[in-house]
Amino acid sequence: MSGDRLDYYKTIDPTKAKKLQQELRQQISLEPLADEPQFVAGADISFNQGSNLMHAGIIILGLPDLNIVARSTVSDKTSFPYIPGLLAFRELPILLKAWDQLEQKPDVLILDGHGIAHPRRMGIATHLGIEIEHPTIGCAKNILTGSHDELSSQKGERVPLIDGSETVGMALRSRTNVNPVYVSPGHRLSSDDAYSVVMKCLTKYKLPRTTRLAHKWANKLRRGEAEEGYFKN
DNA sequence: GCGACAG
DNA sequence: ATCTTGTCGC
Repeated sequence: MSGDRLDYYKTIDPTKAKKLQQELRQQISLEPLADEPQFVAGADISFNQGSNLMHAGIIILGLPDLNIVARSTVSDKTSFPYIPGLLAFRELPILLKAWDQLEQKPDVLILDGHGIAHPRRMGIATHLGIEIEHPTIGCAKNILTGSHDELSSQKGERVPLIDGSETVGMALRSRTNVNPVYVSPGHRLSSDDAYSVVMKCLTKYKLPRTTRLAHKWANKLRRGEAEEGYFKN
């Protein structure tokens, strides 16, 4: 990612942002994964309310053991406000910094937010996937757009998330008797790939281990309990 | 016009 | 997203 590209994100406004989403959506690929993923990563952001100082964490885990392989943490200011549908413009710059810092890239990256389950099919997972040209998955705790039928309460159950006439993802019961998470392909993988990869990252909690660990380190950084940088295990 | 609305 | 203690239920 060039510095010019990052500068562009810092000067863009909501109107231009939506136009860019309409342009970039032409590049979305939902082709199935070619190989079985060996390394999965999770990314998350943490910040204090009212502050524009963001803290990002990306954690790479090995499959199928989910052991920690590496970690990247970065703190930086954001210049874009939180606007539903335009989350990527607020968090992409810092996530790109954290991504570039990784010495080895994972096969798939899971984001806290949506993939194509977005009004213009350009959620943060899809947008980031296109920027880094890597497979990504959106795993959100709440719906942005679309609806779905009732879902069985057992872990592993799923129902399509429908927006208009399109299936944009799924509601997934990631843990028995707990509200579902919303999974959608971001880029360079299919909806079934997204399901299988997220399932592999589930342990005893609602959120995948990737997201949980990324959240943990982003928070440690925010509280000054962790150092910024790249760490290999 | 009204309500909904990832993090 | 973040601020926070106890408490109900599988």
